[in-house]
Amino acid sequence: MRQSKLISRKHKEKPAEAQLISHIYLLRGGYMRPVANGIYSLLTPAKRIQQKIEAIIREEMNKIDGQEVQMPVVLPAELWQESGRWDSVQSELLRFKDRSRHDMLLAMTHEEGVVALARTEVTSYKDYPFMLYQIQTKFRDEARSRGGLIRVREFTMKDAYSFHTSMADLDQYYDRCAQAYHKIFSRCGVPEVVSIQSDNGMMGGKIAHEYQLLCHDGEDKVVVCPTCQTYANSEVASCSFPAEPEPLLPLEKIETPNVKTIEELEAFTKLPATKMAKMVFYTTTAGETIAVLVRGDVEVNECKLQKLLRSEISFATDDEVVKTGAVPGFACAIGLTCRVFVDYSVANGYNMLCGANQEGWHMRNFNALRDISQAEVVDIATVKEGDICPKCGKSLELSRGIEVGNIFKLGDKYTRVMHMTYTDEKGQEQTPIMGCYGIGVGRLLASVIEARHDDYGPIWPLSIAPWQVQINAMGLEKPGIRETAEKIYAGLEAAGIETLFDDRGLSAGVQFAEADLMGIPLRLIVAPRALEQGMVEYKIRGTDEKGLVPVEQVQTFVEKWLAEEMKKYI
RNA sequence: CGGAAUGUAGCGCAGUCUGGUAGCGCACUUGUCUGGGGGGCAAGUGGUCGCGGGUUCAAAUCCCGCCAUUCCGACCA
Repeated sequence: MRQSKLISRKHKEKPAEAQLISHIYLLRGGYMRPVANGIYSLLTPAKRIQQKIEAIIREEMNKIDGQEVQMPVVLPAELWQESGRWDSVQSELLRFKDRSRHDMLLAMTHEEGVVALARTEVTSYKDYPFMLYQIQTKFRDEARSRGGLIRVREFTMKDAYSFHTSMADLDQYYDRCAQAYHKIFSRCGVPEVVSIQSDNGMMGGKIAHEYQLLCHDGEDKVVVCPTCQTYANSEVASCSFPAEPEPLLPLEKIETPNVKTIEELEAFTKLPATKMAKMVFYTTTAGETIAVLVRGDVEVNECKLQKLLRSEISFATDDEVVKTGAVPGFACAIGLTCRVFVDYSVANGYNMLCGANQEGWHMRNFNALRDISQAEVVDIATVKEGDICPKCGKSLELSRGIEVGNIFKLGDKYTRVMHMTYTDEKGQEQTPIMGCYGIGVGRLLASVIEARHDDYGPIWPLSIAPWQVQINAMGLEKPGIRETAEKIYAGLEAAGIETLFDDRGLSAGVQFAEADLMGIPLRLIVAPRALEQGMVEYKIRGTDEKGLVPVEQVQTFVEKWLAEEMKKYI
């Protein structure tokens, strides 16, 4: 492609609205243009990258027996009413009516769509297992899109759905898919993407993993164990709370005038927060007030708690707290009329300090399991930096990540309610179980920039670069320059090598700056000084590697270099 | 949905406090000199100042309402 014909305006200055590096370079490099909040048009360079990512995904999905299909973006409400998500998903689902006042939706995911398709196509156990996938536009009316392509409302997604006759078969396929995912990210030039244990949100099912690119500007919090190399989303991460055993001492009231918070208690009693039990009260959407007991230095993980209660929660008001029999500020779990959840951080502790349910008083030597009859011991702690890994006992670290893909074991959540069945060997009707597997294509594209860039622009891995080679000609009107550049360009194009030829005759500075924004791996520079010796200069983007190649050997050099470089991404 | 900020040419911004006929840099067009990291000179093009209403002889500027965008938070397969 000739750059003189490329519609892709470059900008010197950082656009005011962009903060993330990928967002900045995508706009500055003329990869995309904003159309509305969280909605973008992609220009040719980004579209080419996206197509390459899609091709890699397609290959790997096909290798694990995936069958590519295409379902509609617009679905009738009935399908989502069948699954129950028409009501359970809120404003994130964009709904509208067609001309005959029929309720419709823009699909944000396709469990319903694929079950509707598969249940009429597949009725015998002989067809199992199978996997259907598509690469297609999704729309999610996000409350807050941000970060360019990292979090958008309209985006391209690969979504895959597998169907099985047994859990064991799903387990096996799930692992196969996990392997394919690692291959995809590795081939796209981000092998460091890690698989982590995750929350399953509105998807249902039990087991779920996210594929996270760990990076400073990620929006998800990830708990990392550097020792045993395990990762978990902070929404579900656990840690252990070992404590030295102590003889259980009798409860003892102590006077603590006006001492309410953990900090005040630490100052007053000279005890560390790890020896205190903290009570927090929440109210569910059904109006039930519950008490939660965590160690003084631990924060309640509300995500875990909501999952446990199967309800959204909010902090209880003082009135609601009083109704349970507790005294705000001096609450004690003993003798409350509500459910009491005790986190392991407290359950594993000995002789802790807690409230006395009396204004101005606390109690020593509280032992949750001994002292509370209705205690429900659960894991509801938020992991923080330095907490203990439950697997290996070493310190955990906190990191940030971008979720570029995810996989779920859905079980029969959708197949059951949507009455998908097959006939087994014995002629019995059975309900299949499902797995689903997503990759955000645009988000992956942006994530590669987050992981592969320098101060001048993206450094595209050859496997997904918009073009493989860039030709820059210095002083186009100087003797031999245009002819040589044109000849090299024609040769590369004829060999099927994707080449971006800067034929605009601009100054070196402009050409190099814009070439850096395009991030093409191999750059050929045709310039007078080298050409006098019959040489063309080459430069590898993102490295210091450069050198001279005789003009007549350029074609061979490029072909060899590309073949060698491409080995990194197979 | 809460909190904050912003909206003036394709991009980045000044002008608003103190009302008086729209500015700068980049980009773009033409010419010319340059030619290895966003180059110089000269001449140009492009804006109903987010939208609507009000105050005033006069509004980008003051007042009211709306809309949009961004940031922080809530939320999020």
